[in-house]
Amino acid sequence: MQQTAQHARERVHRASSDPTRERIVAAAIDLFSERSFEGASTRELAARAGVAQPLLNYHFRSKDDLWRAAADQLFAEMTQALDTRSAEVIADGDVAGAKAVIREFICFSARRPQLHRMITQESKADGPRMDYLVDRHVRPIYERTAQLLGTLVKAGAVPAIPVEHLYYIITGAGPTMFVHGPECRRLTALDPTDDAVIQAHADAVCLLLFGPHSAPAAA
Amino acid sequence: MQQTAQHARERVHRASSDPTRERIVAAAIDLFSERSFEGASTRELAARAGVAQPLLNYHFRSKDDLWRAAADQLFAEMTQALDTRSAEVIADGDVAGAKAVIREFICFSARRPQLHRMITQESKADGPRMDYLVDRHVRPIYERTAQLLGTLVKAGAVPAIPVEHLYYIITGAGPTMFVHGPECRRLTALDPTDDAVIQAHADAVCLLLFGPHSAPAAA
DNA sequence: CAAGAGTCTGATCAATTGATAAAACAATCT
DNA sequence: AGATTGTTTTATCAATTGATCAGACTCTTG
Repeated sequence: MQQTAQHARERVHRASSDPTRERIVAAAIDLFSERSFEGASTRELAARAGVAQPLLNYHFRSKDDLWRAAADQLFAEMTQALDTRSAEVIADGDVAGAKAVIREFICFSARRPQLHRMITQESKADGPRMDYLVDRHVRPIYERTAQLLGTLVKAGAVPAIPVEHLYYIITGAGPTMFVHGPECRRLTALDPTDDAVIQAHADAVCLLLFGPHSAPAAA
Repeated sequence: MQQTAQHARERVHRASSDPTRERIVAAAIDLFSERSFEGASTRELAARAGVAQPLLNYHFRSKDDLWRAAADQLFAEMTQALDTRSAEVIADGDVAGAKAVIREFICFSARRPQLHRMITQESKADGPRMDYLVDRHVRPIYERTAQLLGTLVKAGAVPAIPVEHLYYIITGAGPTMFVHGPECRRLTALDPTDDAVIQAHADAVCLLLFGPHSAPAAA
């Protein structure tokens, strides 16, 4: 069982850099988020990564396994972008810090709309992939976010809205423009990858949430 | 060319009620919005409609054609739900009326999350189906919505945010909870199909947009 | 009843899908 | 150089895909 041993390897030292494997995951992130799981064929995946199709099954047990690796990678990136800050913010109820976290969330969604694209694709109906997303990634994020939003409401920093609604308002209002990037480009004169547009969107969401109190661009 | 003649028929008298055809379109709306275009096989489509698979190609030229019929149906429903009101509201700058239109938009998104699910699926990357959606349905809606939002900003009814951003904030904040219905059910204790929850969400979005001015539940 | 148009199904098509097997290639160690 | 281990490719598999065709069924009309 040579294959099995290699798949074991794949799971053992994740940290070790494997450029080919990383190129495949990068291609998977793009294609899965654009075309959905079923819409992305392993052949096109491989072509975009510049490798032969069976190589996917060498580095990953199955197409599902590759999808999970792509999801893991995206959530790891978001965690890295938000975690250090948000953890301490929740602890001491720092409103300005919380605002910065929300801004960073919006900016991340603009930089990596693939994350929300993949979430959206699987959150519409129950299924094994939604199980994986919710149990492994989304629920912990939701719980901490709800806690953060609760402190903001209690502090009067944002209007008195139940945290469940606030959560879906923010995760909807923030990323949608960037998730629908190609559509936005056709409908409007704005370029959703332009940093000025991204900042303007973060300003807009924060203005609605926090009111016209502090400076639009927080550190 | 018997088939051709029948497909012509299909395009001629749309208004005429064809129960079988309608059942197929209804199944297509559900399955396409849940599983995406590629993820919905014609066999499962037919099974959900309770017919044999080749019947789809009898009533519709192709799978693409069926998809377009499903999209048309969804947009027709939304147009019917919003049009009468929104047209006159834009005309005379009726702020309370505009608020009611936005509330109705949110309620419609809760009743028929399939519409936004289909839009989201195709708006992530350019393609023939996005062409159809944008050119035929989304652009006209966007233009009128942008106009409506412009009057609201000018009247000072909502914060001074560029209409492009307002558009994506509203179309994100409003429907996302319902588009992600199954996920929401798992993350929270709320049932996104419960009318009280829907109204609470509309209240929340309107509170953020219009402030705590008028009564939460407008007519 | 017979004829015929319209509706629907079973059988089947070529093409594509994810996955596997076997072999070629590459790199390291002796 | 020869052997071994790890990586990648070519060839191929069974299964599923969307679509087509010929025939069966249903209904109205003559």
